[in-house]
Amino acid sequence: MSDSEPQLLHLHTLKASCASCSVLELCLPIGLTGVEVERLDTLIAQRVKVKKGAALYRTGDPLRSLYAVRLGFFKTSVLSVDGREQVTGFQMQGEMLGLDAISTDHYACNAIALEDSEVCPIPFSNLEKLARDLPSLQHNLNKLLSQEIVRDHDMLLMLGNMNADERLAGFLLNLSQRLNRRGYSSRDFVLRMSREAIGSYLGLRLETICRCIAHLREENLVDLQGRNVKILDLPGLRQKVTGCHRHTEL
Amino acid sequence: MSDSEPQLLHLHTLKASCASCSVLELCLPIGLTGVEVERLDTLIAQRVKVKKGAALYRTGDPLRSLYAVRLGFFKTSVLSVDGREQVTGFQMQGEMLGLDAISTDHYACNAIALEDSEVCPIPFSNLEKLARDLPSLQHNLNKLLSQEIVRDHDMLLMLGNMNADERLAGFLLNLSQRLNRRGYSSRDFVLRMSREAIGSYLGLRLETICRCIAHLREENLVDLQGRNVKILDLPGLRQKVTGCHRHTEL
DNA sequence: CGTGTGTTTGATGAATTTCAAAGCAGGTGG
DNA sequence: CCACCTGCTTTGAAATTCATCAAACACACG
Repeated sequence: MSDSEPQLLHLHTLKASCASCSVLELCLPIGLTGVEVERLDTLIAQRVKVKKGAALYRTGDPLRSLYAVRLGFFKTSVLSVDGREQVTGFQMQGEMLGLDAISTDHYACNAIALEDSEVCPIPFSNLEKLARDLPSLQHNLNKLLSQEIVRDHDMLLMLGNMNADERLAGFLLNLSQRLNRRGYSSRDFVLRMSREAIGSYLGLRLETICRCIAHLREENLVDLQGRNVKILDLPGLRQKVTGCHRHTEL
Repeated sequence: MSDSEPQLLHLHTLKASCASCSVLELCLPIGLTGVEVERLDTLIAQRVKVKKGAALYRTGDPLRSLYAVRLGFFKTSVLSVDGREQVTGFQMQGEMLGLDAISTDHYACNAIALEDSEVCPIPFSNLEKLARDLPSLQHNLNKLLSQEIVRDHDMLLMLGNMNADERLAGFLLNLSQRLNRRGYSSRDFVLRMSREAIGSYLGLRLETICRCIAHLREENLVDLQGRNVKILDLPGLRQKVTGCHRHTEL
């Protein structure tokens, strides 16, 4: 609760050094001492670049770090034994990768960069050690994990109950909202993923995605040329997804 | 690492007092002192009965406790704003409920007892406090949360990539394996949920579930009468679900 | 022994996949 | 600078899967 001057300075320095990192955002609301902030700082000092198309990690790799996306865009996917791919998420600036690895100490999915990207590795054992001394950090890690569960349940609702048009509308709204939260336009943005990746994420074929895009275009809800998205009618788009759950992540 | 006699005794007493609680199982592998075990004991001393059809908690209720299922069977579900229901999971003896509430301090789903059941409430704030002093407890809580994420990703693969027959086969195998792990027969068990609940879980209609059951019956893979299941050909059933992911939870 | 809830099966129709072919864009090398 | 190539996208037509509607059935419970 006590927010002395020097501490705030530290926090801002820190924020500048790793803008929009999830971990940081989660730590900001709580009172940390200068020393604590410095310890946290050592955790996330590094940067790693990942080229477009390259894997940050693959299923089965041993867990070393969680990753906060600093720049760029990732997709995560699981593979079935017979080769079918399910995209489980897209991660943008300020979002976290690797949480599913904690369960077995091995990553349970593939994380692929969709464009040239940059991440902050957060060595997990250090994070756990630090979290022992910083209860608020631990609490926020718990929250982060729990949020991921809620997000996944929303996706289950999507795949289990919504038709193709509703899924695509929900997907676009979700992207729009997340971009907005990070200071980007919520009405005008670029898709970083292929139709096929969107389809896999939404449990549909790429051709179906194309057709649904055509529908949204015909209804003048979005202007979608290639990967450039302009949302023309946000309320109209929302209305297409009444099916979508608590206003949490949509 | 040091497992002195008295400590083991404590652990066994504890285990008897709350057989098959997830939390406990997660704590067993690690070295706890007698005092620590006692503190843990105070957390999970209570029992709460939940009648068939009753809600353990509902979406929006403030998070007080996580719950370990001691006896019985639950389903969790989320509701879309326009009333569509998605079952997000079935929880049996020894499994945990409420993890999704950590993210907002409010439960994000409804937990309904499918038969007369009994749970151990684990007051969350106490758990977090205790976890500060017991790093291994904290680690295991992290793992528990991460496991749930992995499970959800497997479900996404199911809903996104598998046809109706494969989904049902996967569902039965999953139940079979979880029952087996808890000492019950993996070949002969009773479904605690309706066809409709199975359908909602698998993203299908109840009629489709009925038809898929008929298919499995025709192929002599299972003998399924009403809610009584006898698995006749486990390898054959497995083969139906090649699509299913890492052998983790299936 | 009726009543209600849950299950099964059939017939029909709608939504999505599959297969196929053409169009478009960006990048490379002649 | 243009031609070509490759990968991604779009659109059409046919096939398939699943949902919907409807009716009969089974079972448990009061």
